[in-house]
Amino acid sequence: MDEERVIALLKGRGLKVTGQRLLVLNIMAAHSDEHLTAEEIYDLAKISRPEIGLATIYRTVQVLLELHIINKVTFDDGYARYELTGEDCPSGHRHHHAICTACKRVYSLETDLLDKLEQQVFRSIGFEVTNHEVKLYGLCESCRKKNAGNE
Amino acid sequence: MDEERVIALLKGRGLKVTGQRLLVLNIMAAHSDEHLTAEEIYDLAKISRPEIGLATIYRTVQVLLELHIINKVTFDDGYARYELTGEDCPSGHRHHHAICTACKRVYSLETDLLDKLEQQVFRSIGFEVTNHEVKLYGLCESCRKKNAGNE
DNA sequence: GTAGCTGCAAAGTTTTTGCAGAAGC
DNA sequence: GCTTCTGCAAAAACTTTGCAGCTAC
Repeated sequence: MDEERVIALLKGRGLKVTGQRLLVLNIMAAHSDEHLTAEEIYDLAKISRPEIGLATIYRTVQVLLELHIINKVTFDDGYARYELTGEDCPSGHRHHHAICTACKRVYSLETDLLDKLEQQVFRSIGFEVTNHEVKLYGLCESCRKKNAGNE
Repeated sequence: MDEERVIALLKGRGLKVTGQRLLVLNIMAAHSDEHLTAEEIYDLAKISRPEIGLATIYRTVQVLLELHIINKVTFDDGYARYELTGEDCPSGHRHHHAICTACKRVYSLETDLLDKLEQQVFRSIGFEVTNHEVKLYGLCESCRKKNAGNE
């Protein structure tokens, strides 16, 4: 994982490289397929550093957000969630999620088919898109199969 | 506005048609171009019914959500927002928002260019999309013009 | 050594819940 | 008349802030 880049970003802003910040970063890298809440990061952090405080998680997440190392997403369940910004898109572009309405699992998608939509939006209302987030709600494969059997 | 349909939906579920519920509904219809928070609905409701409580707004919104009359959206600013489900799309399909990162205004979009994306998602991971929400972040026309002048 | 960071606890926000009285059907 | 709803206040849930001590540089 790209720890060097993060260290450089922190130092470049006069911020300090602390064990807590690297820990949060490593936790997020180790769970890059999930979308962790602050509480979940906290629980994972406590495993290797039991004295850590939840406030530190919130403050660390704030810093990482400002450095555009992570992104904030919400799935309307009352929790703010965080995920690493994709390596190959420095601007943080390209965020797609498929949310199963049955099992609540979240799948991350990589495709980027929104260029057309963005062009059309620019032409129609003069809005210049710099980033986007797409949430698809529906049924994942396993829930669909389960449903087919039951009802 | 389609008050009849809502009354029918309420009665069909054994729920009561109260002045407060109709008031919230009418407020949302009168502000269908905005994305009101519970607090904003509350303030508008107090104009015609000063004794109303904020808890009633939250409970009413919950009911309207369950009846799929309104939708919940979040723009990651700590507030849950609500909007009427489009008349012409009973499933609540088609939710696009363009959020200006400068002035924080939210523009609603009507286009639906996600069919291709949805088909691809189904083919690749077997996820069947029933609804979607798109957030485009960027600069709206007026902020873009302001920026061009300043910096 | 100085600035910035951390942990704890306390406070702030948004949303939910409990309960007695009121209203719908 | 019975059930559901409302308003108020208290509580819960998530996040932020204040402060004294600690750590990075």
